[in-house]
Amino acid sequence: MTENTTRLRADARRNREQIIITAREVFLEQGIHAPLEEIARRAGIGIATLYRRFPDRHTLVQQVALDNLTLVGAELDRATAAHPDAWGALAQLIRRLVELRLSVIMPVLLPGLEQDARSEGGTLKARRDQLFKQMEQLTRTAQQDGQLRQGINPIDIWLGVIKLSRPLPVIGPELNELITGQQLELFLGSLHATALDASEPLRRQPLTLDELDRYLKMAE
Amino acid sequence: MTENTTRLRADARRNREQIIITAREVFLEQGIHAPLEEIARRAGIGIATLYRRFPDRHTLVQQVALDNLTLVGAELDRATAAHPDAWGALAQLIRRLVELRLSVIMPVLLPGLEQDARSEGGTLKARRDQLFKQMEQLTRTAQQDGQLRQGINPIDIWLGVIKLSRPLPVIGPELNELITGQQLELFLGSLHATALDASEPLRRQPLTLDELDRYLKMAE
DNA sequence: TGATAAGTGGAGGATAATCCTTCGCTTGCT
DNA sequence: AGCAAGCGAAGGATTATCCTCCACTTATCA
Repeated sequence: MTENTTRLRADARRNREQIIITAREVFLEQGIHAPLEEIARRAGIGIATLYRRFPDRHTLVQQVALDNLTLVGAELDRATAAHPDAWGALAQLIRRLVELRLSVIMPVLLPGLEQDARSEGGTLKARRDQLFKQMEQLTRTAQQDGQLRQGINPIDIWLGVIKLSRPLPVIGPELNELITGQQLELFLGSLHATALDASEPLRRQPLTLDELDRYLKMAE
Repeated sequence: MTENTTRLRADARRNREQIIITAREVFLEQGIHAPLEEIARRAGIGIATLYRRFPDRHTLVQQVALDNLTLVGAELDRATAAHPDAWGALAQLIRRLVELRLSVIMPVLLPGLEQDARSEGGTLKARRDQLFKQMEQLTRTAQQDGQLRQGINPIDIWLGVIKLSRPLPVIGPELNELITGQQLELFLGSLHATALDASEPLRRQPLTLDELDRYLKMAE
């Protein structure tokens, strides 16, 4: 697949990229059975192009998963490079994963993960497990430093990130953005062992009912 | 509607109840556009019965919302009765809401809330607002007691509970149960102002990758 | 710049999901 | 026991989704 990919014409490669990005979003919102036509529409390309690039749903799902693994790996490297302390790295990683909507759900939770879906980096499962090991290292260190709460492991973090990232239906993107930010901070606080700043208020002004209703109205 | 309801034959009333309970679950999982036939099937009744009781989707959604408001209100009363301290009451309430999957999403986030959907307790919106006031009282007191973190209000809690309760697709009920319990504890910890127990480990044994995969296999 | 192969999008038939009604049978209620 | 109320399954109508075909467009490279 890879050698094919590099041989793609420039516009085709752009389209392929856009499909994967959009598919990630849509899969996060609706699950992996979301209509492919919606993905095509939201990606701004024709349905035929999607089918040409990804002959069936399973292929698309797998490619999105591979893409996710790559991106998560890159973010992990970035975070560790930027922060000498494990907790700092972990916190940055979590923030980024939520921010980028890198729904880890695909690679982590994909049924039939054992099936061959290989690219440069090996099978899906092998890469996932490797990523897990890296994160385990990170969490263990953060715990030894007394920064990360005991009893937390990468899976807890992944699943937490998924639930955080997953937008609620009906309420529209703005409100989702807003509450996700708040909940992200709460989540980080709950992971931290020594909850230093828990007694100080959160930065964001709490929503009032009227504001809530305004957002809901917007979303209709 | 109420007087009609009480006149229903006993089996019909049971069915109606069961439809609402099932609809709450399904709406929580899939959103309010979930197929009505699935609700009927999972409730163990015929599709015709559902349509007879609830002529269209909107009616069903509204009735579920009303039912939710009633139950949430009852849980709120129970929690305050059982706990003299506001934080204790709040914590019990949150636990119960998650446990019962009382997706507050319906009454809180329902678009078109202003439309008349009345029952004994008044319009949907009026009852929601009243519930909000009660919870606001509770949160304020808990904050004055130095127990609840500043900057949290009922909406934050409702939305947090919704995200907690909402099951992840694909992964099956057992795993969802498991991680929801863990995340609930984290959430409660993050709400607490003085994070007393944050340095002690969580009770549950963290998942390993192999266990995760076993659960995923089960769910397929 | 122009030839050409690669790529594109939309129309549309096939299939499947969902809606919602009709109707003959069943079951609580008195 | 009788009967009105309730029931569910079948199925026609409608809509959503899948997926292919083909006439048009565009990047690429000489």
